[in-house]
Amino acid sequence: MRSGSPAKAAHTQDRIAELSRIARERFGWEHLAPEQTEAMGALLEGRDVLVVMPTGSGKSAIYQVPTVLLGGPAVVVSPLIALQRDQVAGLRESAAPDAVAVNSAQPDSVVDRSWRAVREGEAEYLFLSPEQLAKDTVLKRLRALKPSLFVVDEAHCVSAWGHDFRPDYLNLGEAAERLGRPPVLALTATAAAPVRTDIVDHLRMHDTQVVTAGTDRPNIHLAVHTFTDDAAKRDAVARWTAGAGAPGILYTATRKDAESYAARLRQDGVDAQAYHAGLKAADRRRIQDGFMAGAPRVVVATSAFGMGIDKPDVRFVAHASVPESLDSYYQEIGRAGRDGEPARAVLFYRPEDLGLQKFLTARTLDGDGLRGMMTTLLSQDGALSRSEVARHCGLSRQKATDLMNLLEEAGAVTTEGRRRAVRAVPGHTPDEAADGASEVFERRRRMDRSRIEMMRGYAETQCCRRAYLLGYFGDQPEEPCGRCDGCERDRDRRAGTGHREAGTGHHAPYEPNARVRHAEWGAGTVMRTEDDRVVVLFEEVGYKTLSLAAVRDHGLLRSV
DNA sequence: CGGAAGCTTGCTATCAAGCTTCCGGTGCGATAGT
Repeated sequence: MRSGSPAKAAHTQDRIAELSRIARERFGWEHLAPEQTEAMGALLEGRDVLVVMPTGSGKSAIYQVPTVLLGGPAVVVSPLIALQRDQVAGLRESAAPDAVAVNSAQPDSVVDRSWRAVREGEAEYLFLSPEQLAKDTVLKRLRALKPSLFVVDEAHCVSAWGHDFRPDYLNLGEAAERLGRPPVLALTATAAAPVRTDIVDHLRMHDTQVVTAGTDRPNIHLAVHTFTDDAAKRDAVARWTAGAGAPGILYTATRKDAESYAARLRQDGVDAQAYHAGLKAADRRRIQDGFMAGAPRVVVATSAFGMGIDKPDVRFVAHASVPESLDSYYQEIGRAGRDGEPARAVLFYRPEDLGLQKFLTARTLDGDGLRGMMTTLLSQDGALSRSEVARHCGLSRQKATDLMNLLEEAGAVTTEGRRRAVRAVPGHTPDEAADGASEVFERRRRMDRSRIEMMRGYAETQCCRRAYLLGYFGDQPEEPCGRCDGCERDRDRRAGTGHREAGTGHHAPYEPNARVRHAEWGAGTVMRTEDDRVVVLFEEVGYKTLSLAAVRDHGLLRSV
């Protein structure tokens, strides 16, 4: 906690005591963890807070309790309507203040009632999607409510989805400013360094207090099974899953694979169901609820499955194919073993499978669209709202938002100023603006590519997998974990030869977090070192793995 | 990027090899049609 005057410290102590009382009386929580009170205290002081804590460790409490003290509703951005529904239901069951959600799945009458409930103080939590916060009418109504907190739940979505799939995620910072700029709280279970930077930048957070609890989930055993032949891998996946202790989740890269594995498992007598975004909403709901209740025992799913799943006794999370990043991988395996009992995370790896992820993350850039939008903006006297820009350019709102975000990041358009409307920054021609935006785009693409390479690195490392994973998220364990196939292999090897230490990745001369500079790739931060290589996160080109011999022989890295 | 499906070619009787084409993930909200 930030140091302050003695009077202020005493005041803060009083408020924390009050928070504990509210947590107990209104929510039924006997104890608050130090991380929770630290984050709550910072919010009460009016600071912005980024919380990175595992699911199930009480992240929601961090906004729910202070809201009672602050005397204004909390605006909570939540990515899925289904999740909003669960969150609202959870609060309604408790003695805590009520919650409502505003989204397109509800009839107008229900939406009207929700707004009224918040206005009249009957509800203190208002759940919304980022798309709702892109609407002028919604922002005006929110501003009138004088919200006391702006909360972004599952904040890694800003980084994971904002850059293409759901571009409104990148404009939440602007939205917070337009509704009066209360303290901003970002919550997520996992966020590597570039993801944290993305969150802080795009939510326009200032002087941010970062609160983290340990990233490690020590009860999850980590292993990778490597294959060269696709048929052999499929066979192994099916047999392993059938033999693993359910309940569990098997992740696949495609809908078709989800269906075919589920069919095969059922044939083998496993109570398995496929889950992906191609199913009807009612079926998805039924399978998810069923899994929570105990049947099906195994869900075979694409990445569509899992957000908001807080089932304590998931015994395994297997991946039939690599996901596109360790960020996704850790998010997904984090659904195992929430009860603290032993659980397993197994990746069935075939290098060729990385190709699909390269395709899925490879987006294309619409240069003509960028130039056209810039031309339109330059021809305007005043500023336009985002929806006006879309209309003037004849583009869908999503497409227009995507292009605007690129131009904004390139510095060619701005939404600063009192009205926070979109205007071109003088001195940029359409061609220059498009070039700048495509540079932003290329940097993004390099980062995505390098993330896939880190996924490869995890799958192919000979060292402690947990050390690799935690290093990626900025934690530096001192010892090999002893609960992964890397450590087990190492133990066997030592038993055989009587020597050789397992590497956690601590070797001079490059310590984790050291700042370095590369002649071509620019400034970066050392993420980890192995026996013969070093992984550096470069600001411009993303993650790179360098051979220590080459670094030494050619002086590739300069310490800064 | 890589796999599957579907086509053509080549050579000559039943199909193998080679080529082209297509496909692949995540959700919101607004809209059109029963």
